Amino acid sequence: MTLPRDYTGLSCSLARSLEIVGERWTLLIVRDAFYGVRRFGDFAAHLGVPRAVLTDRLATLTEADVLARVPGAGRREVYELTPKGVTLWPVVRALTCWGDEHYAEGGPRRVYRHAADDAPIAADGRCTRCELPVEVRDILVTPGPGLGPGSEDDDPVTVALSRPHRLLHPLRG
Amino acid sequence: MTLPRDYTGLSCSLARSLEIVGERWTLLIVRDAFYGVRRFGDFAAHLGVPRAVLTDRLATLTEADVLARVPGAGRREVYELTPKGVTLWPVVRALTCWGDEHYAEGGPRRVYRHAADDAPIAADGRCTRCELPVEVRDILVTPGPGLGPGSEDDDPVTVALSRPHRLLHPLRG
DNA sequence: AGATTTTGGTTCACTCACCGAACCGTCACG
DNA sequence: CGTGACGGTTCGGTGAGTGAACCAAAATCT
Repeated sequence: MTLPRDYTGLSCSLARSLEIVGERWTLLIVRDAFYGVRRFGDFAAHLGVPRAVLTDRLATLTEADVLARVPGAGRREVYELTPKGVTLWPVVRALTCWGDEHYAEGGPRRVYRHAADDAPIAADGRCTRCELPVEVRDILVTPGPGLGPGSEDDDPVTVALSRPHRLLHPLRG
Repeated sequence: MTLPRDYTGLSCSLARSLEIVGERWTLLIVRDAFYGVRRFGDFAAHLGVPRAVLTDRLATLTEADVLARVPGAGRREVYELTPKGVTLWPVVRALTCWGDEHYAEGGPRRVYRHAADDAPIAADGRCTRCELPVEVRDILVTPGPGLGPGSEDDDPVTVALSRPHRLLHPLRG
């Protein structure tokens, strides 16, 4: 995507952001990384993204210092969010909230809670009970009312996310 | 963009949002709408987007009830954000902030201020002085330190935005 | 250790979206 | 009544996304 490589506002921050996370599939990949997905196959299975595209996106994100390839358990390399990548959470959060607000018929599919007191987190990122902004690592993803019953042939990621799970914590070794 | 029309998580809110605002150019168009751009030619000139693509995006956004075609001054039709479209502000804001944070060398190009007290607005959308969340209509776009000097051949939109301007307020009749 | 399966990609042909330039009818204005 | 601005549409060329097949290295099993 050569989007704004020649865009007039070279210094336009929105365009700069979109150069990196504005391509097809990219933000879904980043969201999965927040959910704890770290392996190539898990991204592919959970998102249904063509493997060639996934290869390209992971390379772009790694290049941009949003993800990093690090040795995982069993000496296999895995992809992990960098500190810079973690600062993308408000973006993922804002888009998800907008979708929930306007397109979630039976309520949101996932509800985010403050791990410390289990209270849901508001759209602005503050805990509804203690009213403090919640750190990304202290956010719990929990199944919401809009999440249907899991079926037998769900991929491992979907299965793992049917139970509460802490953001950024690896879904599997 | 057929992104997640067949996406497994039909009810995934992030994917639903990206179906609408995830296409190339779309969010830049929406941002310009917040800035008060309302005419076809102004979007085209300011963004440099191919006119055929612009036609397609405006139709998609209108279809999705993010923009609306309304009669403007001089009985010419113009595009305006709907209430649903206005709720996209946190998305635009989050992406812009991320870009500012990581790619704005000389500081942000635009600074958002609370019209009531002229104090800058923090990343979470609250005024740094009164600490209250600021309504979109009460946000002032002002030139920031990263904004270079305007040149003669700037398009009307760029020129108009070189002075403080209230969000959603039409840039021209 | 050797065989087998899983994993993390690559390759390839195909289609479709994007690009940029030219073109065109309508509306506003002198 | 002519002229230019405006809001699109049309069209050929190109690059990106798609899905299936293929492949080598790593992990697992016997």
